[in-house]
Amino acid sequence: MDSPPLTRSVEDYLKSVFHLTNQGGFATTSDIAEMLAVAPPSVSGMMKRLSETGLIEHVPYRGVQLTPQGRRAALQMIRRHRILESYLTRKLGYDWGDVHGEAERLEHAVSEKLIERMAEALGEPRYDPHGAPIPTAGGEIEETELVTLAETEVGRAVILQEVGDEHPARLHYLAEQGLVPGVRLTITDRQPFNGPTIVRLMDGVTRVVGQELALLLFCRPSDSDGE
Amino acid sequence: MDSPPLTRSVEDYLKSVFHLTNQGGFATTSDIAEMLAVAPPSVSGMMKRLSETGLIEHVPYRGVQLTPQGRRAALQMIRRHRILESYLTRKLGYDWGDVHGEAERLEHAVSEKLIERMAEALGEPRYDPHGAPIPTAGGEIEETELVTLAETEVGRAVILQEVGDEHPARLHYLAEQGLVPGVRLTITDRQPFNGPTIVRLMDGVTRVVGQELALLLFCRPSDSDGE
DNA sequence: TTTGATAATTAGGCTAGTCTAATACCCTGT
DNA sequence: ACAGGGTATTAGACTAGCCTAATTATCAAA
Repeated sequence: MDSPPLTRSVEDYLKSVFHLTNQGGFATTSDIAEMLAVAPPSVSGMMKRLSETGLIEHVPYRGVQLTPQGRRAALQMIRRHRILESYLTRKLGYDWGDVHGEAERLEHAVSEKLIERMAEALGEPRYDPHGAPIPTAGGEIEETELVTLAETEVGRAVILQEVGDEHPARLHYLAEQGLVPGVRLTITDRQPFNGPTIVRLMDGVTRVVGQELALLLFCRPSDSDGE
Repeated sequence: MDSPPLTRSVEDYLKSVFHLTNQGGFATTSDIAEMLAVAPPSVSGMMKRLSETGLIEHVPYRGVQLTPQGRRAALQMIRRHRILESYLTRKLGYDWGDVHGEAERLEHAVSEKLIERMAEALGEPRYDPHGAPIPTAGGEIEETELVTLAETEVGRAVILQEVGDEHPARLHYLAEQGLVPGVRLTITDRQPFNGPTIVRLMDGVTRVVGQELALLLFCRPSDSDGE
């Protein structure tokens, strides 16, 4: 009844499938391959093994989805990752741009116990430093409809909820610009042809955000209700 | 000039060789095999690879020793391990019996940066929770002549410096008995035929310590000079 | 000095995970 | 209805690490 522990690779594959199927649908072989920086045949092989162990559902030539068991394992990994990121930033002085890589390695090595100790030390955080929701120990994750800054119409007021990126340099830049989770913005303008979005922060400062970055800034409407 | 990163296995082998050669001499194949819970041929194979990469010196049918490079790598792992153990006990409420296993997994996943952050948060500790010296970031380790409680002659006063064990149950028991690093003891008696050593703690309490445990308690003389 | 016990090594095989090259499948556009 | 292009899978090979069984080396004792 109790399964063998998952390998690092398997844990990574499950996480990828989770992220790729989060909006519904199937994860394709090539998307997984790209996300894990691995050749497509490696993915085919792994998908075969994972479906044999009941972690994913594989429809050949179509793609894969997580089984409930696979989803549980994936959410556990995501919880680990996000708790680690939170702990590193809040307790060990890490910059939010540097935590991803560290958490990526640690998530495969930490025990459940350690994660829960860290979560407790942080007061059971609900969001990681990038604003992403942290699954509960029981495997529940908050699902919110968010819209990227690039899609938000001019004139709207929004709260920046989550930054969907993990590259140190971009994150560092965004922090310099004050574009961190929790800030309130008003979209004052947008240039045509996929041009930049111009926003005003609460302190009156104006920022020009190019499309590449605007697509990473997930927002929710701020109908003048606080956080 | 810069070598490929070491694998988990390699890191473990190097640590074993370090511990087995610490008192001088060679580490034998079967000792390494036993320490790592692996079959002797696996060790032979690994020793071959490690001597090709210059981490150990292998004298066939004699044993192995670390090269300076191998020693550096081993000490780095030991620093990681002991900083982790210290951090877990002091910052996350771990019992000193439970830290070994956790550190054993984490030491292969942490970055240098994280270790130094933890060390800093702890105030650059010099000893881990079991009293073992922590190598410096530069690769220096304190070497002290210690004597086990089982060898200490009756009548002597000693300070318990280091507990050379990593089994949760034994460590838990020792803590209950007040036999933790730093306590001062007087050896009041010893039963013959490898019998127990009887000690008196500073608070007047008497403890009877069987030989198996007494061999794990490393002491230094306490000639009435405090720590 | 030979022998026999013990320890080390070599031989050969297994799994997980990766790769490249070759093949099979699916779907869209004509 | 089917031909191509693109994606997925299979075939086959490689590495790190591990194993067991067979062989070889060492050393101490007769």
